[in-house]
Amino acid sequence: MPADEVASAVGWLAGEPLCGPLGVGPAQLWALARTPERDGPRLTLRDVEEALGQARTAGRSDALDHVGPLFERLDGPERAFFAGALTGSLRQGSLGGVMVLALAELSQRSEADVRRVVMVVGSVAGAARALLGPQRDEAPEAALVLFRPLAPMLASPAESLTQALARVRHARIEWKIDGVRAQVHKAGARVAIYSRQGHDISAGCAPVLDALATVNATDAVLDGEVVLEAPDGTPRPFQESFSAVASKSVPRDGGRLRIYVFDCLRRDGVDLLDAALSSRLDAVEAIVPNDLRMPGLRTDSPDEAARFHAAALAKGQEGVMVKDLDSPYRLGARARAWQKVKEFATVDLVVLAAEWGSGRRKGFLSNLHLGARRDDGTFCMVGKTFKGLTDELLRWQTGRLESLATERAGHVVMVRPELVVEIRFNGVQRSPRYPGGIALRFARVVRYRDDKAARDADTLASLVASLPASPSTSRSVEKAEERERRKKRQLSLFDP
DNA sequence: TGCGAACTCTC
DNA sequence: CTCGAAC
DNA sequence: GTTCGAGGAGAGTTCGCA
Repeated sequence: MPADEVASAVGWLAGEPLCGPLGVGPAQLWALARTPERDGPRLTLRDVEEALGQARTAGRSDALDHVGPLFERLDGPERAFFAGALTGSLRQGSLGGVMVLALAELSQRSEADVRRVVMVVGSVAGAARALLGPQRDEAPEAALVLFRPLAPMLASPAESLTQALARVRHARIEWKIDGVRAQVHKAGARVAIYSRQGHDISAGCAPVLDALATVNATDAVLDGEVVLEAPDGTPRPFQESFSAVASKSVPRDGGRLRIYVFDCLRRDGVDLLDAALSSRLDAVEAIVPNDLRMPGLRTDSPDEAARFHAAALAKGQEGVMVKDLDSPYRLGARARAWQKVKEFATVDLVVLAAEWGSGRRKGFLSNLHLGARRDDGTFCMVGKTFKGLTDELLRWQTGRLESLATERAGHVVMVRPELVVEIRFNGVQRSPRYPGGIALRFARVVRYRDDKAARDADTLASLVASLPASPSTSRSVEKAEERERRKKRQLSLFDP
């Protein structure tokens, strides 16, 4: 690629196009992909960027006017490629992670250096521009830039607290709150909050912005979690925290939107990305008031950690994080520097239907519709899952479900409700979609229960009972129930 | 004007 | 977000 | 140890259509 098109090319190859989301999604793109091709000069990458740049600024209703003509001039494989990249469904076996390796090779730098550039620039494509573009810098920016969000450090799952502790030398254990990740940038009186994907969510976090005014630093970059709490400090379910942030609404019922800060990436002009967690925590303690800090402790005592864990759960938290006190912020973090320990439960549910898979699961019945038993012997769908299945199990269940098939509608195969499957899940949440009003969160298959019949499956009532006690039903659920009532009234008009 | 589909975002 | 497969 | 691909849940916003 010519140097001035490297960033664009990398964006497309990594499935993160420079234009960002267009407001034109899969439905329209795949429709466009079937329109007749038009003769004419071949499109260059530059033509594509220009058209999509205009689509981006045009707003959602007019975006299609720019994307449509573009697609007319693309041939079949090109259409599939661009539609795939734009919908985030490019399946070519290499995305950002592989691109980092390529950039390291091409720019003759270490992987760690390239990862650092990606992190401070905020995207793989941007890093490609800095490393290989026309104005390439021999010493590309390695320091973070205020009000340009960084890719936040993530955690890997651990099966248990014991396992998590065994994988670090010196541990920091802290609450894992089920809220919205928040990266705070502060310079003087100016404060902004960014989400995990780097979107500015400041507008939805007004009370938090006010609280952050008390952070005692001329400038700072902080990492934390925003959550809606009941007046007594109990965290509200994730749905309500998300709703509060997304709708920019003032919390009702005395609810309080709070931030819990757990890391500091920059303090008073000093970059702390390479510093050990222990000194970053020192920085948090130095500049963040106590009521804005994530509760936690540094300990090498398994007993102390276990007590902290139990207390966190008693407080209604999602679980705990276990972190390596010696680790830097993501850089070279090949080891599991951050681990999450979350609660889960298991139930035995009945397979009501399955969906044909796609991609590497083409030809296999993959996505299971899960039903809980009602007292009257019928089943109520409470979620789907395709997780936890090995290729071998996938083969087995395809054959087994085919033998139970009753009817086929599109890619869904209905089956006689006879097969019982043990499902592990993260929690029960209110659902406006399923008839029972609940849905499982993060469900996955543990194993099939050949020893159980459908009549032995767990009941809807037992799942409903595990919903967190909720004085206030979220607005969306009220709306859904109202919709349901309206539908029933209408049906009764036609079918008295 | 009201509704649902499509899209974007969180976990 | 979660998991298994692949590298 | 890391990345990729398969796909899950809800909620808010925008926009075309009846």
